[in-house]
Amino acid sequence: MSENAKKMRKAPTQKRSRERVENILKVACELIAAQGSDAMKMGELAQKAGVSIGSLYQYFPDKASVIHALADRYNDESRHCIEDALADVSSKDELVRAFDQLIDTYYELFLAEPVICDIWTGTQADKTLRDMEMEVSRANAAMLTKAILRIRGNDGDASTIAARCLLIMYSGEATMRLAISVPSKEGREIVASYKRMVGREITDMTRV
Amino acid sequence: MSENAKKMRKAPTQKRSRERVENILKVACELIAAQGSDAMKMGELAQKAGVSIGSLYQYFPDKASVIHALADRYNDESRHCIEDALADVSSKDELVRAFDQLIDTYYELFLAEPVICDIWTGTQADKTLRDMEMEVSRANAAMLTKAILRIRGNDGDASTIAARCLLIMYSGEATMRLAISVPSKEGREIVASYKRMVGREITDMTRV
DNA sequence: TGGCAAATGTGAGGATTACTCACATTTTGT
DNA sequence: ACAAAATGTGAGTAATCCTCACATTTGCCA
Repeated sequence: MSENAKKMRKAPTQKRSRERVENILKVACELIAAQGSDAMKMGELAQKAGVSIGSLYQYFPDKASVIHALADRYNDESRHCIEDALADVSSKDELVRAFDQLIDTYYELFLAEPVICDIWTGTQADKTLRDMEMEVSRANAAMLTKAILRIRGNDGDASTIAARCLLIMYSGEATMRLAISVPSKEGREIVASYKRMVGREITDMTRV
Repeated sequence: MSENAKKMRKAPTQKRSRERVENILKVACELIAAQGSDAMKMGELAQKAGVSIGSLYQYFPDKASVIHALADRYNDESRHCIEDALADVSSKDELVRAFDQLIDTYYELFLAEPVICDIWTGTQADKTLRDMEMEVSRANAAMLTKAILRIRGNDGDASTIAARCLLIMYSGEATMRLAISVPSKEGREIVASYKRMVGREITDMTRV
């Protein structure tokens, strides 16, 4: 997951350079939080991180890869979050409750982290990032599919359930984007509405 | 809707210039369909449209405005589509059926028009376009809200229903994006799943 | 019809910014 | 201590959006 080959131009072997990479990402985070990833200039990032532009490009082949690296971290984080939440649910009610909890956590996370918002809201939307969002949705959907099939005792059309779970996860991302970009009162209504809709869908899918 | 002040640098008064604008948009459409809006270069657009770069910028203040103008057309089209579909539904069943029909139409439209896909999939995603998508979702949600309140005899919490309708519309856009970027078999499952979820939500909202 | 002002057209060039590369410096292994 | 490998540097390149000073065309009126 981390230290992805395409993401890094050269794997830094020395300690100092690894610290530099960390620092670059930290500063990138601050810059994106302050002004959005589109407004983040590579020159500025290098300067604020106390690194020459050449060094920056030694670690990151292009601007997208910096954002990609940040997104990767949040993805890993959220994946583990979901994994933990769905790992050992064994009934419909447990699953619905776990999912509700998950949505709340996600919502808080998005509200608290302007960087995630910016990245996923797409200020700097390139194909790489969209593919990434799709991957994340698929991975999350796979976990949900597994949980549902487990509850159903592995009975049912797996591909149909997978498609329905993919929609749940992908539209979940959209719901978060929507909820954080409207007044918080409306945002909470939207999140609640999403939870109801998904709750019914899960109920429907777990019924044999 | 058209001839928006921010969109056009100068309102073309002469016939020739209006034809030129039409032609520019036609060529822009072709270029975006062929290679994506990100890869569409303003110089290329000018040349292929048989227009100097200066003229191009006389009509469109920047590149985003060209894409904006195209998006505007499709938005108007889809708005009318929804308006017509929801105009005189007067029962829950009628509404659900009308909505189902609408989704199918939308899905076909997206499948048939690579330009819409590209624009809404966000190859060239800028804030303007996102704001626009939000506006469209809000407008569509308002129509759905109106239909539901009509069916309920104007009884119920309008703001809650509005939020739920907004989620339906906004996640509908996401569903379309998802459905067109996966194999068509899976895409149809996803569309069907969305219809079921929305159907249940509408049923729930129309119940007094 | 001739002539002038307003509208429209033009493309070389300015400005920004992601990214490269030839060379300098630091670290590592022996 | 020395060479080789790793890492650092920033002036310069390339791509592309957009401007502006000037040229051409159109509409209008005597």
